[in-house]
Amino acid sequence: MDTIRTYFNSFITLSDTEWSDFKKCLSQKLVEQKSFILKKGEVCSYLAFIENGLFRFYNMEDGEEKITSFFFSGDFISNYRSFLTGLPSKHFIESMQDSVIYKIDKKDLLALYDKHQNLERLGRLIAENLYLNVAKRLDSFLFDSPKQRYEDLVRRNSKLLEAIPQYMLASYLGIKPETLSRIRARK
Amino acid sequence: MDTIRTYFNSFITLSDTEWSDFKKCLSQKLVEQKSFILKKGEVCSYLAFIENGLFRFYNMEDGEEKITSFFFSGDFISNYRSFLTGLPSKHFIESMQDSVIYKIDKKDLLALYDKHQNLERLGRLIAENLYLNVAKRLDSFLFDSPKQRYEDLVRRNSKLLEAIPQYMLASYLGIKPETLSRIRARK
DNA sequence: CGTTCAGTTGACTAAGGTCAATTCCCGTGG
DNA sequence: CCACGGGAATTGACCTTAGTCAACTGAACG
Repeated sequence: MDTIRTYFNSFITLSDTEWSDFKKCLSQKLVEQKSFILKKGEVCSYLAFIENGLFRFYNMEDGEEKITSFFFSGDFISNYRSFLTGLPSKHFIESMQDSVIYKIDKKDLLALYDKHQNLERLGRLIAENLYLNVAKRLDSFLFDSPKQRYEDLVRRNSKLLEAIPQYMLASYLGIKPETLSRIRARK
Repeated sequence: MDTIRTYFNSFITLSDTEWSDFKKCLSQKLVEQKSFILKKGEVCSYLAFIENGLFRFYNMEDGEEKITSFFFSGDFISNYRSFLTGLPSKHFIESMQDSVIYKIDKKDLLALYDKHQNLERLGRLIAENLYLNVAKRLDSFLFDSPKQRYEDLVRRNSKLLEAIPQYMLASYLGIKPETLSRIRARK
């Protein structure tokens, strides 16, 4: 759980009371490999923090998986859109390894927001941070070719390269496995 | 200014004190057509609310404009990334018509966050909302072809079609003017 | 050993990009 | 009122790159 507090500290310092109130709302879940913590059609009523593990966030259309993102130890994971809007998820969240997460329920979180302004602020900072992440990824699609996106990945995020099979990486980059294979060949 | 309060009310109800404190920090600006309210390299130190007008948010590479988004009356406008991170903007924000905006400075906004939890919450809700917008646009690039993106635009956002010249729309859709022209022809 | 499935390779197709020529539209000045 | 100029939009010919489909390779595992 200390991982979470450390992570929070990168945004804002919580008092012991604030942290302990927060901690009370967390529940630990052990997640087996290849199990779903959210399925298409369900409403995502929680945020989760990954203590340990690896997840992928994808949707399924005509039998084809399209991966929107991966989540690692130390990340927040949720279908944030479904969480915020209350609409059913169009995506699946699936563990790729045995994992440990801490979940906090939306209604508990909202209550914490009411109770502590500092946690409200934390919520804002996290939302802002998520905004920055998506905006960055959008940019990579607006401005870069698949080739550039791959090279960028190689340059900065070797974590993905090691942990993720190539056909999933291709999906994440928005291309077909064959194309990624060719991109790798011609360099 | 009532437009702003109305907009805020769609998120949260502000008390008269909260609103009046907020209002004090707003400054009105008249913006002539084709002028910049933010240039590449500058740090965006404000949020602006468009009372009246039309803006485009784009960057310039090898003499080619790439438009990330348009902003209309009733929208918030800012380089939110630069605003949040304090890093220099890679984008320009340019008015496409004579416009009226209300600006609030970052330091004033942060002070308001400190003073009123309700405004802190408003900040969170707005950040969440911006997240939803970008996430949606990212999805359109992940899952749809340029053709589908255009048809989608036709279906739901006729505002853009009327107000924006086609070559800018093409840029917004991530394609060349010629391609958009052809997409329109073959239907 | 075979089975399985990720990854590669090859031949071909489809779709968007490039470049250049042409047409359309609209405002301005003679 | 018409002629002209200039930028937007269209069209055509050709290029580049990703997608498709199918065959093949190679490593993991029983």
